[in-house]
Amino acid sequence: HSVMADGRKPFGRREVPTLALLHFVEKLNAFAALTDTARQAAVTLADRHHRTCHRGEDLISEGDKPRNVQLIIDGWACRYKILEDGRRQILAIFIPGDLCDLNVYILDRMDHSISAISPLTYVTIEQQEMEQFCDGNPQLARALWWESLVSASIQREWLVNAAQRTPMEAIAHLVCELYFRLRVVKLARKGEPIFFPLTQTDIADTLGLTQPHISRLLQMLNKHAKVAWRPRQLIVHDEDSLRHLAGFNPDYLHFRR
Amino acid sequence: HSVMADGRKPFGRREVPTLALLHFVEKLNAFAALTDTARQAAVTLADRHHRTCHRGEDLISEGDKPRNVQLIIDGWACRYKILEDGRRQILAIFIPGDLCDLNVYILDRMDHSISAISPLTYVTIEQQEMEQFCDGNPQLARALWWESLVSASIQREWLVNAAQRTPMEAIAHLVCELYFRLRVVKLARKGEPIFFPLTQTDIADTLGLTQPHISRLLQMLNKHAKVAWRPRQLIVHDEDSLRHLAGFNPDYLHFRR
DNA sequence: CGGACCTTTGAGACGTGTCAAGGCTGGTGG
DNA sequence: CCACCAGCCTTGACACGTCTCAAAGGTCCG
Repeated sequence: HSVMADGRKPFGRREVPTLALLHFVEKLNAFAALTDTARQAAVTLADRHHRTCHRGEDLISEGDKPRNVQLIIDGWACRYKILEDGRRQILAIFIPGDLCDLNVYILDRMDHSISAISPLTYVTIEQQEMEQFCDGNPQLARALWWESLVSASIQREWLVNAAQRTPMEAIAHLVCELYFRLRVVKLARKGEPIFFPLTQTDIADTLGLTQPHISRLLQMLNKHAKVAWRPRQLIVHDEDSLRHLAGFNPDYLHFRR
Repeated sequence: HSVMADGRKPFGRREVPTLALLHFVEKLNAFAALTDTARQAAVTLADRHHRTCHRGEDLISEGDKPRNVQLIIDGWACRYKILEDGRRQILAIFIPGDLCDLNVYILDRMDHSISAISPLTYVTIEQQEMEQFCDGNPQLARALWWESLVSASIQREWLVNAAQRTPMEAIAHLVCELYFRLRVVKLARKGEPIFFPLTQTDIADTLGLTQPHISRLLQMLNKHAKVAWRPRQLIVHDEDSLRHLAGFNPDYLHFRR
């Protein structure tokens, strides 16, 4: 609960949001104003036993049989894949309020893993329960659909990042996206420091670059767009020039307001 | 109807598959054996007015309001995005039997376009009708879910291609994947030429490389894995060494048999 | 206080992009 | 039926950005 001088909170001791502030509800609400029953259903979905894990721990591993869906309550996680020779690709980044894989249980085996990027709190929702909620709440079901379509859109944008954008554009775009998504769930405010647990190696494995190069890019990003980076913290001082550098257009995130 | 000496068929004159051979049904069947009612429903979905278009024409453009889903009957199409300065990224390739965007109509606007890579035949299914079919056929609904989860998995694999694999591995992997998918819908057989309408520029825009480099890579691919390429046609003579070059593992395609 | 993990910095190699010219091929129109 | 043209592919030379490898410094946690 205490906050350190630099605005960070000590590791592993950040409090879990109360139900009233659930990031999940904030996020679905950004798609369409939820009715009271839908909101209540969303709250109930998240109101269950909290699990926790440390940075680097897998929530699910490649080859596992997927039985349920994870909802991130607090902290960051990622979806990733490892090639035979050890190369790692980060396929998605999850922040509080994000849902991992609506409906994966249709598949036989996971083709990738999900692990914690920071100390993490999450809940697990079983297939059956998920289906009951959707059947009983068409509006919630639609909101969950929307969330999964947005994830797919982000996935596509990441391909554009890796394949078309210059490294400088790509890193700026990634920061823009995360900053935007954090704002939606009220975890970032203009000009203030944000909790940003990606290491340079994580960013490298996200964009397909090398860690030393990320180090140099972050220095340039600071010079050209006043992005102050240090381990676990980031401040965006000049959002306009950052967006300009990235060629960022938030339409692909499909937020209506 | 005629077939040219090299195994290709003349452009724009390839016959449309009869219902009995529907690639769409073949594909869903590869997930789980469909019951007769589910199979009949799938056939009915595809049995409607055939639309056609030429290479380069858009079926849907970025910014359009998505109202319906497209099912590819014959020919290839792609999903793509264009950046402000003209760079193009191909985000997905559709072959016969593929469905574009189950449930997109939840979103307000398309964030990308879909266009034909070759002369194309497709059908359009409206939201309402799609929902009716799913409500009435849980097994079909589940199969469509599976298809959309597989598309998402392919999307992730393409990020690995662009970000982690060497250009040689990436192009080999792309060929492996398309060859595999074509086999599922019975459009390719071992050692025989396949219809392959991607130009070198298309491949470049898929993998994030340049067209001259694709030219050189295809020559190396021919040398190392006996992949015979020429415009609109490709023959895989040595699938094993191709897979080896690519580090290809088909698990991510989630075919059960 | 010690150690693991993360970041910074440097020098050199190499792969891929860029630019450009020329050749081929299939489809179109005369 | 032939000629032409647009689109597509091949090839070459050169530049440059990013990777590789490596060593050292910093910081947080136990």
